Amino acid sequence: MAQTPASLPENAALAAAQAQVPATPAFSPLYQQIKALILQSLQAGEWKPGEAIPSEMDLAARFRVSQGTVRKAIDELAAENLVVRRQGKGTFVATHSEQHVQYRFLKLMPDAGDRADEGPAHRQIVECKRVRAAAEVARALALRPGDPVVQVRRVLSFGGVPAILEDLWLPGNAFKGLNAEQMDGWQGPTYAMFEMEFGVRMVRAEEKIRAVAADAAQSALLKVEIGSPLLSVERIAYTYNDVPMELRRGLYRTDTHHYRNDLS
Amino acid sequence: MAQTPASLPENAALAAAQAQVPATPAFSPLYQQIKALILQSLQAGEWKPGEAIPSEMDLAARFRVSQGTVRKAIDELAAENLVVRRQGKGTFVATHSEQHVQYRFLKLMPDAGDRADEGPAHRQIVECKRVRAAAEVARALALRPGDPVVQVRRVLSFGGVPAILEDLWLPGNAFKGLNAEQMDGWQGPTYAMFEMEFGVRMVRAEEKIRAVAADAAQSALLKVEIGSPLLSVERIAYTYNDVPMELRRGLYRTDTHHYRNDLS
DNA sequence: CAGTGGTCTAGACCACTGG
DNA sequence: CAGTGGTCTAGACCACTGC
Repeated sequence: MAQTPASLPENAALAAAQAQVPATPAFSPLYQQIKALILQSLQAGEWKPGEAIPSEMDLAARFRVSQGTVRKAIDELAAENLVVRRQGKGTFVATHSEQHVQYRFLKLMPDAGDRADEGPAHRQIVECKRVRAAAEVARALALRPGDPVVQVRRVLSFGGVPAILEDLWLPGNAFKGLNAEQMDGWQGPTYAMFEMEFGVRMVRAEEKIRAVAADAAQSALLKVEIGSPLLSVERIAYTYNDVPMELRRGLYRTDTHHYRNDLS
Repeated sequence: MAQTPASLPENAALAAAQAQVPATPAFSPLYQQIKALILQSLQAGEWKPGEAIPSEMDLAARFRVSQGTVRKAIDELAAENLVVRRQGKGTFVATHSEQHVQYRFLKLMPDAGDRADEGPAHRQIVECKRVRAAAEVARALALRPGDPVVQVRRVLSFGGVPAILEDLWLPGNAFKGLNAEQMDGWQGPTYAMFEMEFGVRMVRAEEKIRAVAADAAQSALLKVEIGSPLLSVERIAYTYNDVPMELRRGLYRTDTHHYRNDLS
């Protein structure tokens, strides 16, 4: 078949995409452009988390490309955990609600056994209030200092033993109406609640980890001695398009658990 | 073209591969079988780290499959960082020696700036001795207790400040002749030295991270006060085929550095 | 059974590298 | 310029799911 497909006149969507890069040709493969278009639909909420996206054939027809090209685009989205493929059923928008990928971002594991063994974490909300962003919080969330922010402090326990103390900061505009009951009452991952209640889907995060000594307030909440070593985990979580939507500072007890990481 | 390619009689290599799965058909795609064959050649050292492997066309001819099938096999190997593709040049066996992926497994970053800024780490070997594997070490390295093991203790410093104290345990059989001068004198990553001197290539690792308090010996070597919180990083590194080849226990100072992790 | 994703092929052309 | 990996297509068939 003939090539230079990006300039096929009958492909309106791609012609538009090409038009945006006039100076340097900035060669972008067709499948990358298709991927970007699908991504836009995901961001726009055209298909909700858990729902099926159109079949490869449908998308191929919509974008006037071959199934293989759509396939490669979806392959990359699947590799980034934005969609999930299920043979015989379809391709689905990824969600934090599914049982088998729940708590994907929580790397704290019990020293013995699996996390499934110790049952669900018990959550205790210490406080949940609306504040104005301090300089540091504003920087992390790409806000202006003083912008409204929701701050949550909570303690997570496994088998009755407190293991995690964490503070969350969320952009006030995106999380209007978030309250303690909501944080507390929800069954399952907090990020699943964010999807359902606020339409905010976390797709990626960066963590900075340090060892610190527990201060008075922290030791009381985690029931350890003052000065005990704790794992400090600072996380910035992002939605689509690398937009930061959460700053989280966690303190992990690592006497019975550890932070697990796979390198490759 | 006709399908059921795994049973094409003219494909000797694949026929052999199929023969190994008699009971359950255990359907395995052609490209997976090709991938396994290429992996075998990598393990066998048919191509050394840094060298080019045969072109996609050559491999397609060798295995009697289409280029696309070889391509998909190599795609997966590249995704696992076992090979590196370079357009216009070829596909190369991955190595820890290249500048831009050096220290891929070291996640400790300076709080400000890039790791490139602070220059190369200074290594000081505290000791390097041959010992018999304790129970715990034997378990991690899949050896029998009492088997010969090389134990190394060293301190890594950045800008003159000690930042990492680590103990390494290596299987004695694979690392015959390893000595302090070798550990100390080598320029660049230790894993690059393992490749060059012992033909051992680390492809994957698991880390368990905890916060601990420095004891007397540790505080002296890292020049911190006794009881200071330190990051404990226990790593098991694997070669091809998930064979463990190194146990490493690191203690990281995290007052000027942090352990960085990307979640997705 | 139809519909979905998954595999495989054959062939064409593009982008990049080096001699 | 030839050789490499990278993209794209069209079409066939396979494996899996659910009606």
